[in-house]
Amino acid sequence: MSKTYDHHAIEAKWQAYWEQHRPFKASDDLSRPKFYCLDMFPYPSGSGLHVGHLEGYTATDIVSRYKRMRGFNVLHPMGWDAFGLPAEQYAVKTGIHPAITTAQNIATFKRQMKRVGLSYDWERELSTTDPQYYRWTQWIFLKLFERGLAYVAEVPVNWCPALGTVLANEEIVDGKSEVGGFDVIRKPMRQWVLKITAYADRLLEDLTLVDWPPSTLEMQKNWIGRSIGAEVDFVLADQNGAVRVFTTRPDTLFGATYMVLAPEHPLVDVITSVEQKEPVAAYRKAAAKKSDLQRQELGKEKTGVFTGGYAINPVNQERLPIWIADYVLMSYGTGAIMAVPAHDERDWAFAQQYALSIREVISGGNVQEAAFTDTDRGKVVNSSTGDGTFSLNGLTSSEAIPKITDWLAKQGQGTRAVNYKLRDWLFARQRYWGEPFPIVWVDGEARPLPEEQLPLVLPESNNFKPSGTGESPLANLDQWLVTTDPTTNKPARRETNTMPQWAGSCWYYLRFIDPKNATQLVDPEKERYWMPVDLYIGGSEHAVLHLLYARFWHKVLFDIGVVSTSEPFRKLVHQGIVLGEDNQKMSKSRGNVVNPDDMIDQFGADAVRLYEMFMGPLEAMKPWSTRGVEGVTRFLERVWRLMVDEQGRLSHAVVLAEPSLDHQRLLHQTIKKVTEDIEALRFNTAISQMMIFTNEMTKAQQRSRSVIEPFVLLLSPFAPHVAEELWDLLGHQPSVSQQPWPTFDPAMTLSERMIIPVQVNGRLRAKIDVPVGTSRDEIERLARAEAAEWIQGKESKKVIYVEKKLLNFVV
RNA sequence: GCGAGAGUGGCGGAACUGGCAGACGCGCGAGACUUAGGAUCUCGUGGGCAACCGUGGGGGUUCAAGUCCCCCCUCUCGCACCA
Repeated sequence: MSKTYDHHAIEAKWQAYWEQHRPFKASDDLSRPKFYCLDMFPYPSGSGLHVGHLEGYTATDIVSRYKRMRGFNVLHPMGWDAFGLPAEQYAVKTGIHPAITTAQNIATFKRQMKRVGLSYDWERELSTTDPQYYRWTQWIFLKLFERGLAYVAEVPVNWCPALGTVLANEEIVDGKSEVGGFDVIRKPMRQWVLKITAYADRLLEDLTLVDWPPSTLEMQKNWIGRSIGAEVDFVLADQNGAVRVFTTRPDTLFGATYMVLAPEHPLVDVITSVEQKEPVAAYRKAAAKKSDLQRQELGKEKTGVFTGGYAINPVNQERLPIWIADYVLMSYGTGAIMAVPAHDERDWAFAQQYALSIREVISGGNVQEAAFTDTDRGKVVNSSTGDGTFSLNGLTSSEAIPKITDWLAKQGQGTRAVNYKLRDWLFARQRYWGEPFPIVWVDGEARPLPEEQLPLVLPESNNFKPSGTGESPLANLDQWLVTTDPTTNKPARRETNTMPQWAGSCWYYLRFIDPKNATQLVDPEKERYWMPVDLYIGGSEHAVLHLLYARFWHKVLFDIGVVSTSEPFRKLVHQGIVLGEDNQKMSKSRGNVVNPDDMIDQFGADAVRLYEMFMGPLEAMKPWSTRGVEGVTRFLERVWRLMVDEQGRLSHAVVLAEPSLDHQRLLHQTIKKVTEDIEALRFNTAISQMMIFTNEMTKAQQRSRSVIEPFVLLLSPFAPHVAEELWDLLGHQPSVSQQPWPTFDPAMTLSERMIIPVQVNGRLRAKIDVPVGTSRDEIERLARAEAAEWIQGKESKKVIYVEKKLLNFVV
């Protein structure tokens, strides 16, 4: 392919210029309007930047460059989420220290980002592995600990033998580890846990404050999973004690015919009768062996065993048999349910399986054939106490729920209750490559290190294998491990777990604001100025993990006065996945991976940037097309030839003369379209408008500077290198990125003629071309003549004229 | 099963509150300039010979529906015994 411009030379030239002159530095002049434009910082993997990364990064880069030209003080930073499993697993395999591979990978990522011309303020670069950074990660942990939001508990954890670590619920996909896809088993362990459940309500309610994609809001809501109902106590029939259940349907209490405990429920030992001891023990053993995945695979088929015990229904004193079954989960609610087979599908299936009775208490269905769960229709029946003093009969479900809840409370047998699916966040990993906890153990008690001793630096080691006892490799480092408690001087042992990868990414956006502050996490004045993040772009794979954890930490920091906003990210957008040329997900095994370096070598960074944005809507999943990159390359070459002759000099077609009215209009329309489209992140249509402009101007013999020059400014956020070069060739001082953004005159975007489509009965029959001021009557007269063929001889019922849009004869 | 989003030419995709469906790009076709072109420029390009038909399918509202309403189908993502 012949080159009209040498992208290698031009891109290198302007990248060197930016490096030297730093036009993208965010200013600490806090009087100017600000714009904080953030990318999800990457994990610097060994495979380098991906074209999918580049899509999001190019989008934020265009917005950042545009906002700077609009006079905003823009914060557009980049950093590295560099702790994590892959680097450590690689170290276990090769013996190369994760710090070394991480540094190499960061260098590769940074080189690639600079090659793309991304306008980051590199003076604010940070890495989560830097002790000066994780010092503050540890500091936040101490704050969580002080407030009782970080605690140690013996909890059933997700243990992944292959990775040698525990994992958070959020890190498990279909019963396998998200990293590597290994089996995960349940196992009780003493672990650090963060009390994210204390913030469940606020995490849910504050979702109304942010401008996020509906799917992400929905996923967070579902993950938090709030449901409102009641807790009810069922007294044991033949011994002391009670079974407490959680239900969202207290209105169906009279329909309970049996009860179910989770196999792990502590009460099972108490209530199981002598005859049932054996089958119950066998069932519990089998249930314990099943992984979560197996439990899911077994799906709808219900199994369970009768315990031999009974409890009393508080509303009618009936004896209800108590079963155990693994469809009841110890981890939700109270681990026990009242079963109402008539109005719950699971209970109905179980009752069928074991021939338990089914009693209708909401009319409207046929409960012998299927559970009737439609609460909106139907009335409560068969629901009054034996003495007739209390009845729900005739009410709707929504009326019955508060009434029975109040009644139970008065009897001392129940209360209104709220339950969440959200569990506390399992925060420890048995790994080397993570932030050490600022905690020492003295006589079995966890004691925090004083703040002044932070950071607690990760000790050097060349043994990255887990200790084998379930402890992290840090447990092998005696010199580091054995210490004294700085407050009591007693002998102490350091906490050997490290924090999960999410820790560092929970608050990095705050450190970009004040990355070198040695005494504070962030200067409060700067924080008030820059926060919240105005635009945050990254993959949807973080819809619950990172984005929920970060919101949690942010709210804690808000409560202790470190930040001034209750939510960190005002507007969030997910870039879509970029598929391979074959419409399949890119993967090494399919051999359809597109390497950004190759593309830039061949077509240049500007063409790659432009293509990434031209592919389609930012959020959509779409396939790569190298032909498409060629297409935008042709566009850039046309733009170049608009202004530059074959000797590489400013073309004679570029003149000082006044532009034609048509050219002025085209320019103003283009400014309007490009401006509005960038604001709405519709980059694909902005580019298509610039193509229209270029196609038109190519036809012209004379191209006025007053039209060409603003166009170069419009192009500059998208294709910054070519734009700098053209701006220079036009005789201006660099950098084009520091020029004011062109403005448009709305009057100039309107044409002087209009084309009015003429319809007869809604079908297009003709078009008339008239001056803008033409009256309705005149248009109708002309239209009648044009469409005569279709209306003559017919009775005209109505004529509809839409101002400047359309004329329709109804005949 | 539940929830969210989507379905438009050969392909990627345009179409603001209902108002010319298919902008722009790819691909394809024709022509021009050329020793030549897989470079560049110009023109054409939803289907059908036509009347007409066309935005996943079927109904409806309307002068007018890709856009609004009802029913159904397909795809993508998420959740999945959550009481």
